[in-house]
Amino acid sequence: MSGTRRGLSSNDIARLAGVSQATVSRVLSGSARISEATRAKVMRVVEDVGYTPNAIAQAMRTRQSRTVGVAVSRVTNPVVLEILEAFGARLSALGRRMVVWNTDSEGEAAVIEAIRQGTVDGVVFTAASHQRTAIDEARARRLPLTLFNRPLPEVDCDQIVSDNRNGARTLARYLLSGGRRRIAYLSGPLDRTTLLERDRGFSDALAEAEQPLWQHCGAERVFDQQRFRQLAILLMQQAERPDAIACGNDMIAFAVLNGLASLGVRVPEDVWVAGFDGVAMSGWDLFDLTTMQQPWDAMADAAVATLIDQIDGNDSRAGIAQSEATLVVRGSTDHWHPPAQRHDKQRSPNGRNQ
Amino acid sequence: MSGTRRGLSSNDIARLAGVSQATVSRVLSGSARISEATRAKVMRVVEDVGYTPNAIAQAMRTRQSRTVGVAVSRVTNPVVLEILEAFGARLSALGRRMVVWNTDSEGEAAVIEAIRQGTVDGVVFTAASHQRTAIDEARARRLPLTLFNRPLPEVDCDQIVSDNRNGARTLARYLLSGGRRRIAYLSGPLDRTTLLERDRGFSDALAEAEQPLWQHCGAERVFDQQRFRQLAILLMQQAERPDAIACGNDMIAFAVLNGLASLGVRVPEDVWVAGFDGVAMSGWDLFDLTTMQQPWDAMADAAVATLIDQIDGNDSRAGIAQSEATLVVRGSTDHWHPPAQRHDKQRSPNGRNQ
DNA sequence: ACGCTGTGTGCATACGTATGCAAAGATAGC
DNA sequence: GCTATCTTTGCATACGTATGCACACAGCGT
Repeated sequence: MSGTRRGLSSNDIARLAGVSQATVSRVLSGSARISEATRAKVMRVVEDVGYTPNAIAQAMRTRQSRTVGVAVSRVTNPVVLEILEAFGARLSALGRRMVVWNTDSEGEAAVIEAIRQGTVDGVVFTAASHQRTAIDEARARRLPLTLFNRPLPEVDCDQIVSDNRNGARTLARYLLSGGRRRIAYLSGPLDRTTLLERDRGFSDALAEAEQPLWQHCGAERVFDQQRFRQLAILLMQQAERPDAIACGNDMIAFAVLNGLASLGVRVPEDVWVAGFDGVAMSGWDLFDLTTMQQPWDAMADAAVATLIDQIDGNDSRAGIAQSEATLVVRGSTDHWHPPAQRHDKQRSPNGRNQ
Repeated sequence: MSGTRRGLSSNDIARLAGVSQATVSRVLSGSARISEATRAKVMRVVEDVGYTPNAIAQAMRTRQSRTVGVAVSRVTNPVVLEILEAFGARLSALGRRMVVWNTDSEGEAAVIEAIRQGTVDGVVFTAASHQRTAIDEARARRLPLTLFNRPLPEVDCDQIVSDNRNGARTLARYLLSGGRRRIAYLSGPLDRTTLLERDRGFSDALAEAEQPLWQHCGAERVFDQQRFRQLAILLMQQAERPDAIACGNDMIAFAVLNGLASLGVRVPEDVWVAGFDGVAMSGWDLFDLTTMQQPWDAMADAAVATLIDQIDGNDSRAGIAQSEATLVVRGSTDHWHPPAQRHDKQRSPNGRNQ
């Protein structure tokens, strides 16, 4: 019923233009020495019939799929959005396709399968839990590989990350300078190197100020919005409440803000809240979240550049490229203290919660 | 430097197992009649060397890429997340790959190119603006095609949509029954059939109640968060304020809530707010948004089923399948009125804003 | 006229798989 | 024991493209 869905091939074009298939191929790749006359003749036919080379056959012949895979964890984490949007735009501009693996729902199997099937020329692993078998598979096949926002020092490959430890140090110092003394730190499972580094940096700064961490809790199991919301509620129901809650990332901070809202706890009057990542939503009035802003665009640029370089065989390894996150102070913390750093893209005239 | 990244082929397996390449292929496809002895012999070698068939070559031979494309608009719209997550999981379970096109940043070109290049077996177009040339291209190539959440009656293809007109009618009746009389309706560009239908349904219900629409405004250009936030602020700065703001979708409603928060306007005491779509975030305490919940999972099931049927040549066309959205009442409207429908998955003990 | 260089084109092949067809072996019917 | 049927396997080929190699031909110097 569906008719023969067969497209035209370069052979058809060759016949129509009265040249050989090889000539058609050369005209379209634009590389070889072709006379202007035949080039025009071929292009004319190509335009007329609307021919486009079959990408599958090209991939077969060149052994390059012109596709890169990006493995992400929970797609519902807005930081993943920032990453995907940045990568998609850049790869598309370079004429590459992008496939996305949701390692949260599909596991590593899909990634490993794709690597072995040869459907991707390279892979990017973004913030996620271990995934070591998939990484090892890529290494074993010598497949270009970049870690993004997720250092793994023991793996020898390009890593585009931010200095999470130092960033967390900056954040902790800011909270201390704002007079916070009962600081709770809320984070996720520490098999995520990103969160682990942030924990360390945070502890560094507190130790350096000879200030104990008031409370440290984390959801050991999964990255679970409801769980963090509940933890925030428990924190505030104690006899002695914290005066600041620092979070391992913005998503956790959102959950905390939700929990506080359900209790009627005011931010920042009753407690300060701070996140880490700088996702777009953190600037919304309802969150107005102080956070460590990562330079997503610059990081994506670097990651795509180094990955494509590897794919194309230019041996310009990036190694471990560390960028710095910058503190963005918003209404979820009392922002009078460091006057130079006030950042209000969306001006909110009467501050938070009026 | 990078060594020869050549994997093993079915020829290698055949040689190692002492059979022909054809036999290896038949064993792995599992279909043909192969004796148990040779099957075991081949599988043994396959396991030992860790062989996986080259998907590119398979695609070349079978003329099936086992990949479907999904065109989405702004990736930052959370509804897109719901859709991508639902599609990804289902396609992965069926052993299909998924590529995502962000038509907002890449335009239609990438979609058309992929269709012509033969890298996808079928396409799904989700909520977005027109994209007619891409749709026409797919039709011309007889490529399986499904419209998702986005009716286009003049196009003859499967369409999985919800009854937006009726849903909006339900929402309007609810607001009226709650005593709202000065209702503003805030929507986006009406070249999106989804929003157009919702506008119509909303008008239907008001006309039927002989109640005029207080105010109707929309951003004509783009889908712009900042713009809707500003519109909400302007609405509330008028001499006579609306007592309810209904929004064309949840994303607009979030922008409105942000604008109201920046003014210190209370919800629902000063004004009710309602959305449409039922994205996961609408249940967060800070939004607590009354909305029309679309049955995303069921819709994704239907879309994937009909698309795969088309790809596999089973002529079970779904036609235009319309599902119903259900009203979910939350704290952004005064929820005492329709007692049966209170929906509180996340119990918020003291209600909104304490 | 001959050789030589350079330019433009065609011929042939390989990439890795799936599959139609034929053939070899096994089993059964007479 | 001979033919007929069934099962299992191999041979050969095609999918659409890119590219090494050879070849034709023009231009030019001798």
